[in-house]
Amino acid sequence: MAGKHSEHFIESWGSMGVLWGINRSMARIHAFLITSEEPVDLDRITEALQISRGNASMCLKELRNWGVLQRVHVAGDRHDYYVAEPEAMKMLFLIARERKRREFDPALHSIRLLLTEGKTEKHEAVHARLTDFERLMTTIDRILTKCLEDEKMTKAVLNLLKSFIAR
Amino acid sequence: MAGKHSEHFIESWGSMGVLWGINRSMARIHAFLITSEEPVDLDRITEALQISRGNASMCLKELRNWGVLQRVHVAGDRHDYYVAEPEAMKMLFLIARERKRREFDPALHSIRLLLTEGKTEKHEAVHARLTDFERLMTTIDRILTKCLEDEKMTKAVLNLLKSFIAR
DNA sequence: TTATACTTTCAGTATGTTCTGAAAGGAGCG
DNA sequence: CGCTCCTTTCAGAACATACTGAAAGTATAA
Repeated sequence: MAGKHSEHFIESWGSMGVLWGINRSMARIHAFLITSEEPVDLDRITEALQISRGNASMCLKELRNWGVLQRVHVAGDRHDYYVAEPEAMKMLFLIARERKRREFDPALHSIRLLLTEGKTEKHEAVHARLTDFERLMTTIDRILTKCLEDEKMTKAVLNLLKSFIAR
Repeated sequence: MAGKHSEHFIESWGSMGVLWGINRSMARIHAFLITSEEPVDLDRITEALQISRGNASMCLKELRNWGVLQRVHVAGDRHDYYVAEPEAMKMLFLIARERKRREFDPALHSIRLLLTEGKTEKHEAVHARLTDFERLMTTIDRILTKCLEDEKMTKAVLNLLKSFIAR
């Protein structure tokens, strides 16, 4: 079993996962891997977190989809092993990019769809408002796309903003 | 009933709401108000969206908590009326600030808690990783806090980033 | 090819969230 | 004060999501 204080982190990180749009088990597994010194396998995860093997399997798959952990193979060993992305910067970069993909992009798409399809039905003021909204979201989209182009660019942007807020 | 194409927007905005951590009805009400020319009352919302009065009431309360809509009083009329924040910039600013409060801040808090309480239990490499993570999140927190200080600052940052990505 | 070891899928169950509509609460009018 | 109108609260129902553990699938070793 993980140390007592890691346990607290795992549980609270787990509770927070639902705020971030992932389920509790996924977040707990993620926290467990963040606080593990070495790669862990499925058995270890089910033992430590007291969840079923099926649940662990589905969650690991989804976390890999998010890109925040990797599967590692050990020669001569049939178990799959998992490690969390070790670099803090890389991890947040991956999370940010995935969240943009899942949350921001669909919202922008929806606005655009409305503006191209439904334009004849709208009161002028409403149409203007949606147009403003679309323009602003397009600007933000371009900024985010550039910022999240790669990790190097993300670092550059953080440095720029650090300088900016220090003045 | 809202126009056919507004209906589509309302429904798809509603579906997306769950990606953003709000429930479908809240998102549908929000979309309905965004696409309404004038303030609407509870009856109008329940009619247009075919939801119960209780549901509408709870959702409106929560949307006001988010700050994306206001209650308006009309003299001589007992109904409460609701309007969405009309300015696109203001709306996104309010959403961003609230999401930071609900999602980012608790995550940072949890990391800090772990680092102050549990430090004796950790393998050095894990401790270093969590420290890096905390530092990076603190940097981002400072940037976000400044960026979201007020709408004027948010605009300034967007302009800065626009210039930055154009080069 | 078969057996074994490991992971993934699946159907059913458990849990959590959302919604309903009746009841309660609050405010204004007469 | 009582009535009416409007909103909010509440307990229960409906719905959606998460999880279980057996079954199925996959890969490796013999």
